[in-house]
Amino acid sequence: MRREFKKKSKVLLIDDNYEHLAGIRELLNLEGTFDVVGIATNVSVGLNLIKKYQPDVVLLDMNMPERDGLQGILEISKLDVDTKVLALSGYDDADLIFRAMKIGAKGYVLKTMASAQLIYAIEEVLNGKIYLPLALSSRFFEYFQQTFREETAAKETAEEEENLLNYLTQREEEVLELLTQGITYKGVANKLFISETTVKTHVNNIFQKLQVNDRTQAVLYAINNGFLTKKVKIAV
Amino acid sequence: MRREFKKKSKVLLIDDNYEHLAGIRELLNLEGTFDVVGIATNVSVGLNLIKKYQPDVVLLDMNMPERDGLQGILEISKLDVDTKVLALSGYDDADLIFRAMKIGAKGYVLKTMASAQLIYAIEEVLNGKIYLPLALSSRFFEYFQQTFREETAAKETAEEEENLLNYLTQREEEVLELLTQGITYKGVANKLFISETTVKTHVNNIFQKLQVNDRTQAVLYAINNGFLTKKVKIAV
DNA sequence: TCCTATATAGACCATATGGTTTATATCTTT
DNA sequence: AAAGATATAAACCATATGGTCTATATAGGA
Repeated sequence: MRREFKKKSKVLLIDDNYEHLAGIRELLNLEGTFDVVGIATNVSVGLNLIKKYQPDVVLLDMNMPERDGLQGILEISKLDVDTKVLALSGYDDADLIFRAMKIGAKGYVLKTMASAQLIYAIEEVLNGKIYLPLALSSRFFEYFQQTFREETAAKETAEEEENLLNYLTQREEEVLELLTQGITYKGVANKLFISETTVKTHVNNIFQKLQVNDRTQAVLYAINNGFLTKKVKIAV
Repeated sequence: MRREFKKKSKVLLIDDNYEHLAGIRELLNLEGTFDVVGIATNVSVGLNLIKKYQPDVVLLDMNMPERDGLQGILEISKLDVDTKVLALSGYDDADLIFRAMKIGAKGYVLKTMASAQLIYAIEEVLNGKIYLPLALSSRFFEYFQQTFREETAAKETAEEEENLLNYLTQREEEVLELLTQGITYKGVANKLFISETTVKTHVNNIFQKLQVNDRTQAVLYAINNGFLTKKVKIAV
């Protein structure tokens, strides 16, 4: 596909280093397929320019003081413009890459990269793709897997150790569920159409089975052991 | 680096399609730098072979009946061998790719890929890298970002609505934290070196501020509003 | 049919919890 | 210096909660 026949893509640059900013602008202008519609040395100004020019892509420096790059990505995505963010950074910090991608950056390039690579990255992003250099991609995945390894391990142990909730009868589960909503004995009795003393009996049995000795602990045990996966609501 | 001088890498294949299995074995044998130490048409057998031969890498088909590929990855990682898993699949299912990588696959290749690519993928994985073809990498990131977009959005709304926890004083927070561990007033008093009545005063103030009327509801409010991000432990 | 698990419910009692009010002592801020 | 927020603590009281024991009805399994 020959670029000459296409409308130039609008690019906006945000970087607190003016030298760098000017350098990239020069590079992109020379390339000829891009139209640098604006440059900014901080996120606030950048946001205004984005609103004004609605660029196709923003090259956003990650390592800026005050309102930093990550925050910038979030705020750009909050603007309802169809602008893609390509993160720029001096360092291949795995955590930073991970977080940037997590909140929606379409790519991440290092400032040390060759200009041709940068051009390529911008084009990929413009074409709706994600661009991560191989090296960064590796770091990303390492970090990604590490993050989830812990999670998986925790889940494993949780699943392996005996879940005392399994010993509860159906009725006891109903009672416990109401307890996890902060309802009083009298309230439970009303809801289940049984007497308060019956509720107490059930509750005592629950305590026995869960090996706890008050409702708070029972509720905590229930929550920690997947009794309710959905968010627990407080009954008012 | 010339491969001829290195020890051949041990490879193991698991795929329920025997034709395919044989094909890959042939390919790898021809290549000459790999030693296919075993093949299996199901995960159970594969696991035993892995224990026996401790291969450097396992090519694991994702689309198998019964014990499927994902489960296979998990079980291989549970064996404490230093075997890397390269996932094989007929489809570029974003969800499947995401999950496979999440639980520790070192790479993901499509069965339709050229043999040279497969060889390259195996070598990359053997060198401790992650290998994802560009196309799959894109799908992965799309899925990844989508997954977190929802999460971020949910967090945003949660943060925007007023969090009554912010009104608590430091001391009240300490007390509440102990309450969320199912500790009694007397216990809290002991831990904080204050009298039980003081604890009661704090607790009452907490109730006022959180607009609840008993400890269970206070604890539930705390948990639901990010008072403790880490897993809440029950003090026994 | 007998036994066991389950759901129901009462009595009795000790203690924990929650509501309210009042009172100091600090410390910070105006 | 005065005002406000915070941490401390006591007195008093009503009620909720938890512990233990006993008892009945019913359903399902051995």
